[in-house]
Amino acid sequence: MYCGPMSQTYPERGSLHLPQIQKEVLSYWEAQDVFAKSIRQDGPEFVFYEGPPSANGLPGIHHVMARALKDLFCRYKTQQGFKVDRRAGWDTHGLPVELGVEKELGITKEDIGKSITVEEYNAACREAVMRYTDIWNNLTKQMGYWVDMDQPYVTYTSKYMETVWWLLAQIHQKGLLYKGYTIQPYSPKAGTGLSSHELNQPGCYRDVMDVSATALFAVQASAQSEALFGPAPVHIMAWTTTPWTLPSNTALTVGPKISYALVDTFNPYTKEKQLVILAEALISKYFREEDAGVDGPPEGKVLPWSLQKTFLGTELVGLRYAQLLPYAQPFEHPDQAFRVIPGDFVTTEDGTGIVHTAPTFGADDARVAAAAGVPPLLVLDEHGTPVPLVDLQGRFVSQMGDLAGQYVKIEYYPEEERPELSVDEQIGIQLKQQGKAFKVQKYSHSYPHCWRTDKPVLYYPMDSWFIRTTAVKERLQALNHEIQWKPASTGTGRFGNWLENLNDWNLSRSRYWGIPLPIWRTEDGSEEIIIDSIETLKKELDRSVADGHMASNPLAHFVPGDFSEANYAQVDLHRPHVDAWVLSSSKGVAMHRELDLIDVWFDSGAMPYAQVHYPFENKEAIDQNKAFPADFIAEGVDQTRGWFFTLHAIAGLVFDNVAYKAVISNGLVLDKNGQKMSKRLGNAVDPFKAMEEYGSDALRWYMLTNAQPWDNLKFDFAGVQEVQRKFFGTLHNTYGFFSLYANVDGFDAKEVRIPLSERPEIDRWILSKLHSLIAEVTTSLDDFEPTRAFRPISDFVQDELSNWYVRLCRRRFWKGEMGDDKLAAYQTLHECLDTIARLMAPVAPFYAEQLYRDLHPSAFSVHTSDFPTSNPSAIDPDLERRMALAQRLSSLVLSVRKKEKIRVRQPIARVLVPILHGAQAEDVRAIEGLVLAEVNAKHIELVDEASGVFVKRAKANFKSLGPKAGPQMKEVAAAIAALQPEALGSLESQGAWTLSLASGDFIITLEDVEVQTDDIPGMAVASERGTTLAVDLSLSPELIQEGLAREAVNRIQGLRKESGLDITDRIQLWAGGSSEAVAAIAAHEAYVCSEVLADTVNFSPAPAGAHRMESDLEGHPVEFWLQKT
RNA sequence: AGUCUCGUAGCUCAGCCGGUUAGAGCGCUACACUGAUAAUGUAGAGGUCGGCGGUUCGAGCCCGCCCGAGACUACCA
Repeated sequence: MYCGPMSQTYPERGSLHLPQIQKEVLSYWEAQDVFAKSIRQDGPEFVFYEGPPSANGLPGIHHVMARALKDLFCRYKTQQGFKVDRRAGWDTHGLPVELGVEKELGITKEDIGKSITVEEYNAACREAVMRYTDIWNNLTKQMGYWVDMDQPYVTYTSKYMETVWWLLAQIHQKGLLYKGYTIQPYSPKAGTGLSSHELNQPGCYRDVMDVSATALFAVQASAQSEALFGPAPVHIMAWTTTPWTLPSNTALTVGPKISYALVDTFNPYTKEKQLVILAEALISKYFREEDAGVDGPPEGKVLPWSLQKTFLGTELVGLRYAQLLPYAQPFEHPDQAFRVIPGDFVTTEDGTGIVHTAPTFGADDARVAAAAGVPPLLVLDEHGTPVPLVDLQGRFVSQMGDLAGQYVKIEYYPEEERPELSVDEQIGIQLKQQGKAFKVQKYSHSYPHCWRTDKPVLYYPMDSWFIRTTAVKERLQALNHEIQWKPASTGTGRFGNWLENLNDWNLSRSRYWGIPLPIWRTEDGSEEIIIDSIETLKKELDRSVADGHMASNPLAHFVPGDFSEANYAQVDLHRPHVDAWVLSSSKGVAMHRELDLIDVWFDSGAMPYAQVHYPFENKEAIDQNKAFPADFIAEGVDQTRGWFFTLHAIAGLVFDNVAYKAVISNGLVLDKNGQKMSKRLGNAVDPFKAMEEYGSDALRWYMLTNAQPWDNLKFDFAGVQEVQRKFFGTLHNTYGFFSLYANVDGFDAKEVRIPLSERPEIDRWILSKLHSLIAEVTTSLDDFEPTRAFRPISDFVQDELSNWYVRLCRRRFWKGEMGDDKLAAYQTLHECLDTIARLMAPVAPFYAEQLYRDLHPSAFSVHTSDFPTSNPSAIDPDLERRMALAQRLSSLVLSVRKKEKIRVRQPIARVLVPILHGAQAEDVRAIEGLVLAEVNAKHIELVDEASGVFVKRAKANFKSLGPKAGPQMKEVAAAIAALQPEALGSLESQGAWTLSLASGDFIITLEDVEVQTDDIPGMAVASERGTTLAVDLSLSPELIQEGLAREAVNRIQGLRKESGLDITDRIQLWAGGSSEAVAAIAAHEAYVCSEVLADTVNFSPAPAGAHRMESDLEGHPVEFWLQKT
């Protein structure tokens, strides 16, 4: 090669290989510790939280996308001068970890405490959970995600857990922590609750035949009932597929917007006259059309009925009714029971549109009843503890009279003990006999079964600890309005609705591997204590030892106030240790820990505080808002009710603040066909292979620019390839072009800059575009719109910089000696490339690094450089408009050439451009030179209307006319299109014109029309969007000769290249051949010589050994020889 | 079932506050260019903007219903 590395100020890189660049940059970063040095220690804080992934699963391609998104904003803010600390974290607790361990060890939950101790089990979990950390760390590194992996927060550490306890204690102090019950799927035979995960296993839902009953609830007379129905007794119809829950009924739920009917009919069993209420839409399910209005008593199948009146659900709310099966009364607020209440879940799909509500055995029931203040049917057992009417074995309790002791589901009996009638059937009979049933029949429906016992599941109230989030619902909603959501719809929609329908947060999990609830209670529940720190726990244990409940203090060695890792490492707050620690009440009574664990979502929501061990350490980080709230977070949209919520809830509950000011919820990564990726389908993309093959830069760029991050991404390697080839390839070529000539000319980027005003139009144009681009990128990023920010960069590089600026300026770089024009070209191109490197660095950190350091041989890193700022004075909209015109005109001329088959090397005499107004003439004049060079023409001729070569035509401007014309629009548009030249001229000179329309006169102004030209007769014409031009096709002999000379240059350049000459080598040149060819070359000898770096053209025999080429110029044979001088 | 997102050319996506004839890239076809060259240019084919209805002088965009894909939540008398 012509240049040794010594003379390469700007390294020449050859062909693009992104994975290789990645490797080199990674080792540079590592050697120079670039990440650590990139943190702007003195800058203002930009707070970012890393959502903790669970390290017991393998990373997928979607993690690359999510992390690229997070990395982008962290790097962007860093370049803008902010101090962006980002700390990795690991979510280490939870069911997936437990299930993984159980699968591995081949055990089930039942084995815990039997074949394996809790201690061994938890030890296995602790080990399993960090298994893949190396792979995760590797992914993080390879993809260029900058996050501190050396000091990650880990949720199972004692410090982390201590903060979680502290937070919970704060919530307790505010009176927002309570023990209650929740309705959960429960298997009486297995004696355990079932998670929704277990219930969703295949085969759990089965079609079964059950007794269904439509019961009649007698409305109690009141002012409301009299006003609605009059004095006669009325019954409300409600349907159930679980009659055994009817004794536990405490409410009837109606849909507020549903229309209900009062129907006059008879009881089908007792044949007595009866007024009943049910949803109007469901009348046909109970009554036949032909029976409507029939007189007299029911006979056979005929059940006479008539619709009396209809009501909205809301009108019925508040009605009271007599308890249907009065075995027992709620022990609490019985006066509030047996009312009609509203519920959003009520439908008219089946039943009666009125839902029998038993809060002890239905989740919806419990929710609406609690909201309406209706008590559940709980009775006190012999210990005075409130219990439902069914015990944990699935049997009715003693208060249930004739039904006491019976299993509520016949399946729970051993085969041989099965009674003749199920409880459901007995209740059905009883209702019929007492006239309290309208219909009792078998009904087939889908019902969940326990996967272990095969028996039906009961929905049963289970003890749980709750956070009373409903108490702060309004505040959480108000705080939510302060958060910038991307997309906004997730904040108002999914998240907003979630807050709107907020339930209390059920914290309890009956598991082993997690943070234990720090709640100790006396057996009777009369006293309880929440532990808020290890120090407190140690003190309480001391008291307990003193009171004789503990032999010794297990935390004896713990030193309060010593925050060393060693001190904390000796403490394990997990089960089973804490379970064995007994505390002492104020009266000296033993207190045991509540056995449940804390929902792991609380762990992750506690992360802002727990990662800094607040408030025990780093108190100022939170209190002085240095590390709280976050300026920005981002995770998958599936975290809306997960991490996004728990962060929000804890921040709201404990700190009355938002946890994050802006949040992006990104969508899923699907395969190229839009299918979810899964190992089973084999369509999952291996992120490591993808990075190795295409490079992380291309991958990241593709994933963030192909679709908005909150839309699902259909991942296709073809797209990654395209990004690599089109964007990175073009950019790389552009740099390659720059470095090639900059090295030849010894361009020094540090030379005094040529003032913008002294640079040629095209330089000012590309810089104007560049600064417009910076403004656009910055605005979009500040609005958390990454796709809008980065697509324009790619467009700029490909369309403006490479395909227009460099193409038109090529000659400036390789022609002649260094002078102001050449220097201006280098400075302009250098500024563009440098700016692009810094703009793209957040998304493509590797390539940007190489490009930046290639452009600035002594620079440390693009990631310690400043993000470009737009200089408004460099932006010239007029110039941009003019250049757009130049591009359009060039494209039109090329299109004519194409159509007329005139090659570009053949010069043409003139191009005619119609001018419609003065400003247009100036525009064309300003860009004339560029267009002429680009399309190889001699003159641009501006022609106006007076020349008579074209005719103006007007077209309606709908946008300005629409509001004025309204219904007349069509008529006005037609009239404008029909305007004669004189009328148009008058409009242009006077600024207004009156149209005489059938519907009356209508005055239009200049801005109401767009003026265009019709085709120009007798010329080769092209037009695009209002711009029209004509090309003079006549070719003079001179032009033809010049065309041949250009062909000759082309051939000689080819011969130079073929002969292996360097672009700067000067040559001796010989030519011969047909007379036409020789004449053309001779006529343009100076031109030819300057183009091919020769001194003269010799039309004599060439010496032996010269490089030779035989060719033809437009059919004229020709021969060339050349030799390096 | 509810909530949210998405549906525009064969594929991936733009499309502003509603404004005339809906755009780009990829792919395909043809031609050109050839000292940025595994690039580039020009042209062509390719669209009932998921469907139906409505509002409007005018709807890809606004409203209603429906269909399809996906996510989350809930599991229901």
